[in-house]
Amino acid sequence: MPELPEVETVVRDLRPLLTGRRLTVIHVGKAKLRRPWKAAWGKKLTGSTISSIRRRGKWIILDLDPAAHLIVHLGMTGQFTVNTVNVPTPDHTHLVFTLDDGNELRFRDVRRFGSVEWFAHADDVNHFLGERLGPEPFDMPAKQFHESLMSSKRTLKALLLDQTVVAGVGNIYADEALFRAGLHPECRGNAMTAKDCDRLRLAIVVVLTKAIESRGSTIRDYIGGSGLRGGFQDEFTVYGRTGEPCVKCNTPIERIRVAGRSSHYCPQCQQR
DNA sequence: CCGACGTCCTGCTAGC
DNA sequence: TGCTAGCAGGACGTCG
Repeated sequence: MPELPEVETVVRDLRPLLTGRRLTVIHVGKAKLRRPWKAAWGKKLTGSTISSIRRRGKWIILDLDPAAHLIVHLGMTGQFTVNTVNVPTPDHTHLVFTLDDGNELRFRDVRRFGSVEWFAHADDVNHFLGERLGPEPFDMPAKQFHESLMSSKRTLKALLLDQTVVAGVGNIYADEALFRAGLHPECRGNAMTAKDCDRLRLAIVVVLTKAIESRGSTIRDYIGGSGLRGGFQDEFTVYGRTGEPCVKCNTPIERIRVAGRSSHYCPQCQQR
């Protein structure tokens, strides 16, 4: 589900609700997450204060005091929200923390592709994220992106979904950025010119920025940190618009399978 | 080494 | 109305 704009929205929503709050784990579900929560972690963080909350790629990082860190990934259907206790806890809620203002921080994930992990040291967090993630799209050097694409025979779609190439892009925003740049998802990285690469890099930045301004996209499960839905789904140009007219040329949008994922594009505006 | 593909999980829906 | 195959915003292990 959540890509960079959705995760950024969750972090912005949660920041005022979590910063400075003391937390304690009060419920651990029995279902196993992709990266299992270890029972010992609950005791370690009991009574800790959340000093900051931030995002890196699609990961959420809670910095704790005394020094420790919680790393959260929402997978496809994850929700990370603060609720008042009178709101009933829905099914598939795997972790609940109480906050010292009486509210609850809840991690819910129907498909359980998400995870919450505890780390003792900042170095371990940096190592963990560093080996999985490339640059943030907003400060990615043009040269580095160019180099990543040019040196690969893979399709543009596969490259954009690879978190080590650029962090935070997923299936929706890959399709939207490729449309904006006028590039076909099956183009090969090594067929790109420097100009193509930079057009694509800028398209990613613009699409993600607009999506954040709309609080992300809600197709089905996604909600922000305070339970609000996103609004960018109303501005999709290609994603989920199979058969509908292209916003630029009216040609019907097509859907094909690329890199194992459905890809939406305009056959007129995006040629190989 | 690189790239393509299957797998993890539940729930919804399009199509019969 | 009822059933089922197929698909879903992600990441990672395995295979050729």
